[in-house]
Amino acid sequence: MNKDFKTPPKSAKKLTQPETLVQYFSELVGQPFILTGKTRTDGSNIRKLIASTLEKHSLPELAEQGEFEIVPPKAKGVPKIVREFIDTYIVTSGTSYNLQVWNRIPATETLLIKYESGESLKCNDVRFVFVRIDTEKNVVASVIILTPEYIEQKFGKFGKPTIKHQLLISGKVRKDIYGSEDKILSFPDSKKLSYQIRHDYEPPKSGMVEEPDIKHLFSIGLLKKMVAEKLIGFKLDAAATKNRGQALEKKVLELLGYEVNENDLLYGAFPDIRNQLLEVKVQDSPTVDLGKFSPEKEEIVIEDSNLTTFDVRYLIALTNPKTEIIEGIILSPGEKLGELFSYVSAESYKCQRAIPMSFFEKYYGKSVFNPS
DNA sequence: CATTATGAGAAACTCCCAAT
DNA sequence: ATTGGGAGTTTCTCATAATG
Repeated sequence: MNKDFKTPPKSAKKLTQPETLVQYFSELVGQPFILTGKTRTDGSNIRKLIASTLEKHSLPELAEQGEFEIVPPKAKGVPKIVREFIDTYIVTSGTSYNLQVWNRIPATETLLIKYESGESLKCNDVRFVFVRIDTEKNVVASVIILTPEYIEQKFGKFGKPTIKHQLLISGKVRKDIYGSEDKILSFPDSKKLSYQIRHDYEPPKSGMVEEPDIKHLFSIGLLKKMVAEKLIGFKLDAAATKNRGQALEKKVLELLGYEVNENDLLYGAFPDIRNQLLEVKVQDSPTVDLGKFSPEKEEIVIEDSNLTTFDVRYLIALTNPKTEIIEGIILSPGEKLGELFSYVSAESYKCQRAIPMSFFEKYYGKSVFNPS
């Protein structure tokens, strides 16, 4: 694909009118298109097809370097064909098409491109180009251009984004921890917890997956002594459990005196060790995968006692990827994670919306824009 | 049924180094 | 200084399974 497609137009007003795009794309209808069956390849081929069609006509004037700014980090969520603010999608078989939009909430005013002039391009401005393929005849059945508002108004709102959170721990922080005396970086428990929890050890009264009782939670200080200090230098045997996260979880449970039950381990609860409001993570690259819950936003984790992601204690084991030996540990309540460590961000997510296949069937052999 | 989550696996990107 | 190859890593794209 031409490199110029990656640069935005000089102004939002210069974008080609959808009615004109419809004309451009009408020549594609009926043209052969052979599916490879490799999702990523097919998607890319569709994009190339649309891009080359656009290239046959005059494109919006290019914006100059420095005239604009791409708002999201790493241009996440910006449509693939920025020049025309188009994203392409391939529609094949099935009774319903699952539209999946990555890294932006489609029908919102969220900024994607900000111009010096004050103008901007927003999520709302993206044009969705659906190329329907007739899988029997291997030809383009139709090209349908839709706007996000149209999609929501016609088919309903997009589902709520399924967000995967990540936490970045910079090399510097890691080095600092390795360099420190006990190789443990810890912060005190959240206020809510601090008054009520235990600072001396007693054997656990309930199983690991039971709801925690604040009075029986061990303080971070205690966890540090009982678990973190013992873990330094420990080798995570990945082979045993096939999963280092679980290997660590098991070890932590043993250190705390819980009875380890294989089934409970596999049960992917949040936090991992619910009874201790403790989430255990292994980290060997700069990114820690936090999964669905993230302390970026305060969210209730345990209804009854009003405990939130801010109260959850995170134990992050920094391992040497070569040896699988734990060389450092971070022990912190959720509330401090985002604030003191680099940043909680760099998330990838998608929004989904099912569109019945009958909608595409209706426009077989046509190229249309927001049909009524 | 509708909605949300997981999975496969190749494209796209990044980084390093050598050749022009 | 710029280009290009290669290796390695990350991101994407679509399908489909799981869940409510």
